[in-house]
Amino acid sequence: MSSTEAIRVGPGFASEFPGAVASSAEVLANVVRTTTELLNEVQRRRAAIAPVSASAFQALAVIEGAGEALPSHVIADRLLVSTASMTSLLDTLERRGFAARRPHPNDRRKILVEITDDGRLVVDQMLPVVHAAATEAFSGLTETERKLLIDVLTRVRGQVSEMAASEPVPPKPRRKPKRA
Amino acid sequence: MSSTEAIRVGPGFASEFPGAVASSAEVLANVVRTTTELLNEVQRRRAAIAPVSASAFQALAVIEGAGEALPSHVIADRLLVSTASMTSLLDTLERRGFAARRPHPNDRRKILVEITDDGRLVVDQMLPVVHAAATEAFSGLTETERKLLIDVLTRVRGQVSEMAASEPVPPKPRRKPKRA
DNA sequence: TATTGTTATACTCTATAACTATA
DNA sequence: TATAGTTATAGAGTATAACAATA
Repeated sequence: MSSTEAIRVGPGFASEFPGAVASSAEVLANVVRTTTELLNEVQRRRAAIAPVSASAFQALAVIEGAGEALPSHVIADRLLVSTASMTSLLDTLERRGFAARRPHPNDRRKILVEITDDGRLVVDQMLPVVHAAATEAFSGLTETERKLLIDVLTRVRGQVSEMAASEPVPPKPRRKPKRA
Repeated sequence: MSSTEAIRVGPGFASEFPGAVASSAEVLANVVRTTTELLNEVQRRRAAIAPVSASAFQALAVIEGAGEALPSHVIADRLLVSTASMTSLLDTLERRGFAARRPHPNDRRKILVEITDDGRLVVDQMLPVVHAAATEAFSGLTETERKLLIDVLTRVRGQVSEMAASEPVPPKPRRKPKRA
């Protein structure tokens, strides 16, 4: 049973890491921890329905949500994985009978990935579970807080996007404190 | 280049998933996406220093942060992994020379995992990078917003903790819409 | 009996590099 | 030349079950 108090940095943080912002370090730690625990719980509930991995479910949800067969690289883009990883993931989905490849009618380099009836069944059973888990997880927030949270996260995502596009500035080195 | 607009659910959500809250589904999607992109960027920066996996770094940071050698299961608890996975992770860390096992002086069932000088060097180099990334990622928020975000995340974590402790309520089934 | 850690086993995810086919 | 996908290769992470040693 992990405690549900906020994760905090120690009092020496500011002098130990010059230039770093303590509350930002704390936000990082807390957002990662919260997301991890949330995903673990969602995965636990999905697993009760069928043994499908998170990535496999995500891929199925993308295809089903699109309402049409999609080229492999489109799914790879949405899942943030390489095309080679996507090939492997599609192999798994096909072996399990949840998706199928078929040739693209116009462009012979491409394939189209379609979801099967079995795959659709999995998505139909799992989506309500996922949405119910989300509803329960965020039921302690007001509608206003949820809207605000989405807005804040989106701003952060824009900033991260810029960071990914540029070389990072070398941070100031750690100043190690004395230790018992 | 993924867009940095907020992830939204479609207009038919409410009727398609009775009982589910749209903004909660949106928070889930956005928090997972933001965290994933953030972790990818942090990992990219860490990888520029040394080829250490996220889990390996986390384990090293836990030991270093404790300021003393720790039993294996304590580290496993903090990383939310099984003890068997921890054994595997420790094998990797030991092989790379970043950590070492030694017998517990009082309890012969236990081992103590200590960080080596090389491991300490890795942590000392990576922590400033991680904190700098966090500082940059959340620089678009005010200090008040960061405090608020930590508070909100902590409340969510408490709720998730309760969810993990009880059997989930079966959600209402999906009501599939017509599709073109 | 309960706790700690390891072994055995197996599977998934992921990436990079090299390659083929097609546009 | 650029794009789409596969193959080959490799490594990491993770879990469950069975087990040994110790408390």
